[in-house]
Amino acid sequence: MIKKKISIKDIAQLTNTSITTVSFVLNGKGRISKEITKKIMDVARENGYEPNRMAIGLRTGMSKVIGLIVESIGGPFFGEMAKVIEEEAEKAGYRIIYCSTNNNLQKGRDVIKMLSQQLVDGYIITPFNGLEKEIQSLVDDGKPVILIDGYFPDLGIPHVLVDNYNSTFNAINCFIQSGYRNIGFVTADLDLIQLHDRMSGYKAALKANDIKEDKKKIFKLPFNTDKAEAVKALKTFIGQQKQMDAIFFTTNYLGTLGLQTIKDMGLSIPDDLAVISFDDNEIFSLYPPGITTVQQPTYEIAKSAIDVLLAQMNGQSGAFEVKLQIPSRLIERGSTSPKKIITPSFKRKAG
Amino acid sequence: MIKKKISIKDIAQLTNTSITTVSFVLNGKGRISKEITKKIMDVARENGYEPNRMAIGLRTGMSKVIGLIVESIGGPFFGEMAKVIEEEAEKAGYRIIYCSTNNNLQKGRDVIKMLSQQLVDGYIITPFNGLEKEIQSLVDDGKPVILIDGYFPDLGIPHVLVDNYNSTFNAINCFIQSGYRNIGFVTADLDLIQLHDRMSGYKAALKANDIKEDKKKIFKLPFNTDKAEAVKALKTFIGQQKQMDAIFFTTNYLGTLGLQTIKDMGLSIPDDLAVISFDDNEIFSLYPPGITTVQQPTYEIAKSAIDVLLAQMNGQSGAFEVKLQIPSRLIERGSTSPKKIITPSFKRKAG
DNA sequence: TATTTTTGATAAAACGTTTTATCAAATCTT
DNA sequence: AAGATTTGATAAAACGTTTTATCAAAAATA
Repeated sequence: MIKKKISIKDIAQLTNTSITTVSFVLNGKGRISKEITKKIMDVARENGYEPNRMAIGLRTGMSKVIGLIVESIGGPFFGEMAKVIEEEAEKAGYRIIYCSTNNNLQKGRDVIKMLSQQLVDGYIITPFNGLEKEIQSLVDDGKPVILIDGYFPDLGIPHVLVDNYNSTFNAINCFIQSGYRNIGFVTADLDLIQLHDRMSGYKAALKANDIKEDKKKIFKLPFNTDKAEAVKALKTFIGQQKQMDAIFFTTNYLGTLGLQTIKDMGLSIPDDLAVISFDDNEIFSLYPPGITTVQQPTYEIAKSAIDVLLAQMNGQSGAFEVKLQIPSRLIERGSTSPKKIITPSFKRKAG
Repeated sequence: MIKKKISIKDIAQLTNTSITTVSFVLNGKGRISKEITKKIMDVARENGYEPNRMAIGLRTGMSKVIGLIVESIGGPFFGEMAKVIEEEAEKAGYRIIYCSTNNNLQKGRDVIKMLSQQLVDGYIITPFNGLEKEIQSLVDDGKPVILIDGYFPDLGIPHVLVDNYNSTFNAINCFIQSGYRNIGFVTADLDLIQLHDRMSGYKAALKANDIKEDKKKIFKLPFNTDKAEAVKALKTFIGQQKQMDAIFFTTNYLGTLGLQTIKDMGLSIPDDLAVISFDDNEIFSLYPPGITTVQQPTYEIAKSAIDVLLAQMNGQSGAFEVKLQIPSRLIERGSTSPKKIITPSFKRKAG
């Protein structure tokens, strides 16, 4: 039952021609007569010839495969990106091989090493601290590389990501313009440049509005905290900051944890606490009263990333210098509607 | 700057040995003396030798890559699956190459064809009608194949998925036990066996409880309807069925559309309409009052799938016969709390 | 000591391509 | 018609491995 694959050698035999001739015909190279071309094409089609990618890869040194290294393909952000990247890559005849790192250093190194075993022609990587050496060495080897979602400030490695600083700056400004000035900041205790940039944006926005920064209003959720524990920790944090009237969550995941917590505590959004989260998500549009979010330009990031990578693979030198920070869009929903003024005479829900 | 990769030939030269010897040492085969083994190992390590996967692939006919063909990697269901599959595959020395079909026939065929160019050693596929021939021919060629999320009832191709029939049967029973007997059914107008099985479960549950099936209470959302249109269509459907007191949504996506619709219509869950959705999702646990859902055993499905596939690749003949339907778990939340009885004297919210 | 067995190492073929160099025949120049 | 050029086709090398068959030397057996 198992059909043996047919090779160009077989085709050569069937058509009384040489391997070279068949190869030329199949690749549209060389100069081969009309008749022979037709004969070879016909035989190839009839026998369902399919080239052996391994042999081609060995001979040409190209695999026509792109390596996509992300933290985890699970989330909506990367899922959406993967889709766009795959589509565009396919148009250029490339396939995607996918690996996740879970932001684990050893895993990241292993994965890069595996892929570099002549398995892929280019890399799309979500980087994190510790991976500098490995990634730089890919670049030094002349391999096409583009970083997404993060970057190394000190290295000139091409990257494309959302403008984390200004996105957060604008989000915090939105709070302030709606009358909230006692703004908390919940982030993850991870040494990721994205998160640092968001923090800087937060602090800058406070400063620009003459609000004093208060360390007590910044909460870093330890890495690997499980869900129940995380909610508990958030409850404590929110409970301690009585005067806090708004919270910014730096990630999608933290945002949903926050909603859970706020719901559990019986607080109302935005009357007790206004909310903005980074990363839009179906839940934020649906959850009453609608959560204001920083919507990442997922499509643009993915599209730019794959475009730049393909350009690098085509040897366009400019593509090795690309450093892009794309603006985001702030989707304003009910969670940041203007603050209601509470005067002494109307303690609850005045206005 | 571009270092040339070192090959076993180079190592042979550096150590005054032969290619064969180096290959034997590196693979722990043959009989080579301690000293030579050490020398070769040292030289290989010092020069950062990494085998060329293409050459190995060409020679051995194995790529050590598994093809994962899914509808779209975007959703939480497949994202989670991809993660588990990748982890397990890696333990066995395999990598994952990922392709999406968007349930598009031509795309599905193309993708299978590409991967079959000796690019992958095995396939994990979410199948749909029209792909029978291509997939059967993989099986006939002796290629390891496992279907997930769907199957072909008439073909003996190994598969693992949730038990759609009984899951839905149980969910509908849950409605009935909580006092809801006027149950609507919202599904997608796609010819997918999963959806058919869910529909059968729904009808069987009605029958088992002596409830007459009513075609008017079944709504099929046309494929490719955009979000706004879909909500509009759902509004019409719900608006027309005044006596309907519960709705079952056959997918995650439909469930969230349903929530949106119900919210827009100003109806209350579960007083006006009880709700169950297939596929759990963060939003369903958070959205007040909590939406009862059929939670797919994502982990088990993924784990079984990759295990079976690896077993097939190891030639375990039993693995070519696996047909698994895994039970689901019904997560009961507020959207199915017992129906409040409305007597003539208490028209609204009695109880 | 003469034979057999074991040990340690290797040459060479094969996997399926691409590509360079070569060559004979046909066609074009004068 | 002799030389130059173009056309159409091919042989052979190379890519980096794995693996089979082989072989000399050393060790074991008789």
